Amino acid sequence: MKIGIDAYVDRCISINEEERSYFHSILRPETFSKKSHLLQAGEICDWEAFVVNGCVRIYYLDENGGEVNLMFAVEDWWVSDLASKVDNLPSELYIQAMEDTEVLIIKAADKAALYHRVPQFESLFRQLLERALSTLQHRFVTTVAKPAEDRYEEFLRRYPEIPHRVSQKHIAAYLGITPEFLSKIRRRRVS
Amino acid sequence: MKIGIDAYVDRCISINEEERSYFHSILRPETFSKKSHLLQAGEICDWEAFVVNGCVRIYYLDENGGEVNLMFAVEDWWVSDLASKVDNLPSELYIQAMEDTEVLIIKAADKAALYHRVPQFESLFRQLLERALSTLQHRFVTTVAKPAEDRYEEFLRRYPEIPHRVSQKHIAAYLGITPEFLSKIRRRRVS
DNA sequence: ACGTTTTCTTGTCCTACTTCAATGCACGTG
DNA sequence: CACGTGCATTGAAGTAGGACAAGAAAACGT
Repeated sequence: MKIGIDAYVDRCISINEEERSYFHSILRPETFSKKSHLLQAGEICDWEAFVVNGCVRIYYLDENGGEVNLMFAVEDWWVSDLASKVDNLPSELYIQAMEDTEVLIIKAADKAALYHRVPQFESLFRQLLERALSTLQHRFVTTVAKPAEDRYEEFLRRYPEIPHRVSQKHIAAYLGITPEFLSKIRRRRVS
Repeated sequence: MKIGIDAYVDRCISINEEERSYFHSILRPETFSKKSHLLQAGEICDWEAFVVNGCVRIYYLDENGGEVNLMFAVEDWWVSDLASKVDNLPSELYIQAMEDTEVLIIKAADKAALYHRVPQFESLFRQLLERALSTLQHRFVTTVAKPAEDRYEEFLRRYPEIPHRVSQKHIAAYLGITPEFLSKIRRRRVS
């Protein structure tokens, strides 16, 4: 069941079979049932996970206890709480499976060893981070500058599969608006 | 004039003198006078710059031509347009000096060579990116979920020096509000 | 197949923020 | 020194989006 992640790796770097099998040896397959949490606020996140199949979301609670979705991750995406992982601090985020989900977990300690033994992975994760940062930058820019309706349009364009898999309530929490208002936007769109 | 960047490097990785002097050899010092641009939308960004002294901002224009400030960078910060650099696409961003500013530029091609010759730098930039991503994630979270007044408070707490160096108009454009509304927030705060 | 719970929709009212003036203020440049 | 030009402040009126409430429609467990 490692086809997805191998293709992912090969897209970024080239490694030989021994390096690949070492890489496989540190991956820990785990499954999470729908609604269970990979991470809860307060825990320290010492891993990253690659989604093999299923769908998860990263969210946090605002001061009124409302959930705000930072991102969804489906097949071939990585999830983690970097803020917690980088500084070894208790997380403020929750990571939750929205469907029954299989992931491959890499523990921070194993990853350090991986960097040492197969330095190309340092490059892979640097590339990954560059992309993630530029994506988030773009999202930030549009979120600050554009109205909710435009953000919804862009979300549909960029992630056309997601709306089939997650409820509107969660999409609203991703766009930073209320479910009610999303409903009103949707009505305007069709008419 | 490389004290700042050397201290920065030593905080993240350890290199010998030969490696350091190779690193120095690819740094290109440049100065930009106030209001001049390091990058304009439409250009492809093939570099990263380390601010030695001065202050720059990264901004872009929204659909109405209004400027939105993505970030300010003062001494010891890096600036670039990753979205353009990673994918070799024309930039949508502007990078402008807000004071007379000295920077050290690393060209993408030189950086690739640097990664090859001194692999520790791959680690340095990975760490840099992890921090940048977790900072932006936090900023995103607060921007979406919190009202402008809270964001202004947090901005003051996090970057107490910046308000002395940039105008309120630019801080408003950073917070994603109009200068008028920032002025009203400030009035409320003192009273 | 049932009631229970969650999700979606709709309407009304309310707040945060904008837009568009008008004004006073601090400049830098002739 | 005077004069423009950009910046901060204030106010009045407008808009995007929120909070609350209530009903309809799905989804879900048993």
